Amino acid sequence: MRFPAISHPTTMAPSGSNSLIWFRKGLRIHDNPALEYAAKGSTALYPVFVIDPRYMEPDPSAFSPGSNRAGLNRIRFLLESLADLDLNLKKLGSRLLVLKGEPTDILFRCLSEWSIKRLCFEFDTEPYYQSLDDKVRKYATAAGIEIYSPVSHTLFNPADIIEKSFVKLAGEPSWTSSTLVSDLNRLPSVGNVGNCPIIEVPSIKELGYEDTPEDENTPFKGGESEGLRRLKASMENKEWVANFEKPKGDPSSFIKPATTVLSPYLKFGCLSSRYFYQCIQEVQRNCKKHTSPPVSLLGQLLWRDFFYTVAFGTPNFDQMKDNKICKQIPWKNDDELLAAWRDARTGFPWIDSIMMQLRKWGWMHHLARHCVACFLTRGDLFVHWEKGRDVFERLLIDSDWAINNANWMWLSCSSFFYQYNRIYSPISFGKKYDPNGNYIRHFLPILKDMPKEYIYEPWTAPMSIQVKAKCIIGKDYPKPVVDHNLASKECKEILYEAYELNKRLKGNLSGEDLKNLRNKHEEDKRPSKSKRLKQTTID
DNA sequence: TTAAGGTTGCAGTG
DNA sequence: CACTGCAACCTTAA
Repeated sequence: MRFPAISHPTTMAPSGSNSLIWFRKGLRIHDNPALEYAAKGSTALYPVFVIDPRYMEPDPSAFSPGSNRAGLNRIRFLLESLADLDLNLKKLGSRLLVLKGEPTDILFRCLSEWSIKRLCFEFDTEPYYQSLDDKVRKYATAAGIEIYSPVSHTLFNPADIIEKSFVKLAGEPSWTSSTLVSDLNRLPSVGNVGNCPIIEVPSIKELGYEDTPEDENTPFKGGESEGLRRLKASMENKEWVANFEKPKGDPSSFIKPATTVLSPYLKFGCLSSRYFYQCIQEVQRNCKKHTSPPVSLLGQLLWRDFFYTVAFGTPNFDQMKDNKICKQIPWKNDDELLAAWRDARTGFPWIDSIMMQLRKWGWMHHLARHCVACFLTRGDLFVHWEKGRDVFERLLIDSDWAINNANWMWLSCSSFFYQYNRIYSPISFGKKYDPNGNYIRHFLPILKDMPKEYIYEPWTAPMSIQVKAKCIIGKDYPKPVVDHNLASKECKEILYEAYELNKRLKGNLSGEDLKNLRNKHEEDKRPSKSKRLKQTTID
């Protein structure tokens, strides 16, 4: 792997020159080193965001409204974030220049037309940006443009951490509070934009999407202002911040979510993770006792950095094949089961209501995510984690390449976590938090009149009850796609075999090995079937 | 070779 | 709610 050096400016751009800040993530004013450096000593500052059709153009063939890559909720969140960024830039005497098209085409044209001498953009570890930024660096170097690309999305620089291999000993981040204090009172004005086709931040409709009713959209509004407001609100409850313990917290709580819901703001960089870190530290300093990493709130930010670091240092992190840290497991290729899970019709109300919350809100509590991820993969359906990852990546407003892939490997027992016998029950897990099933009633209104005795297992309700609840199982709401006890038992068996083979072959399993493993398991099941046949013959 | 530790299991008990 | 028994994985350190 490569460790692209963070380009520290060696020469100051001559004063009186033009700078361009290219926003991708990092959609904020506060704690934005790229923006601050771009503003320093420039006559004109061009703040640019490029709308890449690949990410933003409507794709009618997708399974949910949105583009090829993103569901409508996340696209809307991004547009809101851009509108807020524009507003905040205007307060500083600047504005956001939005352009549409292939990012490098647009960028190169702007650099040339505006005689840019200094280009600033936040360093990004994702493969997509790694290759994009390579091209940009080459172009800029050839054109004699100074580049400044600081690490500011994460607490630590992933490349540093990998080189020094001291993830656990990372200690305190190297920046101090003073480096974060922004004294941006005013930005250089935007220069002449010439013939470049600048547009305003578009609306959903202007991008070619149908407007959807307010109550079907995510309740979380995008943007730095909203992110900072949310942060402030969370930090006000000092007791709660200090005693935060990740494994605890109620996944069925939706009127007032049991976590901060700052993840989407961190994902787009509307909120600085480093600023968040300092706010938590500040609260803890003033509290007698507090929880500690890995379970504390601070610990959550460290996990985020950990996943960014592993993702950056692991080739093919987003797939099973050729991924050194990923166990090779003969997942099923069953599109029907996948679709049932994706479309919230597994017949398990706890699972389906979580998938409905994903559709409508683009956000669920982390334990709810665990339940549906476990169910799709190692717990029940044995569908490939990459398939579930794709659905999450599309629909989550906080979907983050490194974190999403890491968690899918975690939950499918492919990496990080391996206790495959610990399976979340699609029936009892939710029940212990929400015995009345209020969460299910809200997100699956078809079940709203089902008595609480049956709401987690409606297929067990007597027909008279189903009629009274106006919900016939198999007609109004599906029968369960699998028998959880049987399915989870089979999952455990095949995982046992897969782990054995991974151990024996030291992880070097071929496609053939995986196929054999699948077949072997099918054969193992067959004797019991023939036994059953024999028994019936004897009978 | 063994022991301990691991952010988030379940079912049963008091 | 806190505890236990259950079954039992991997990784790391000794």
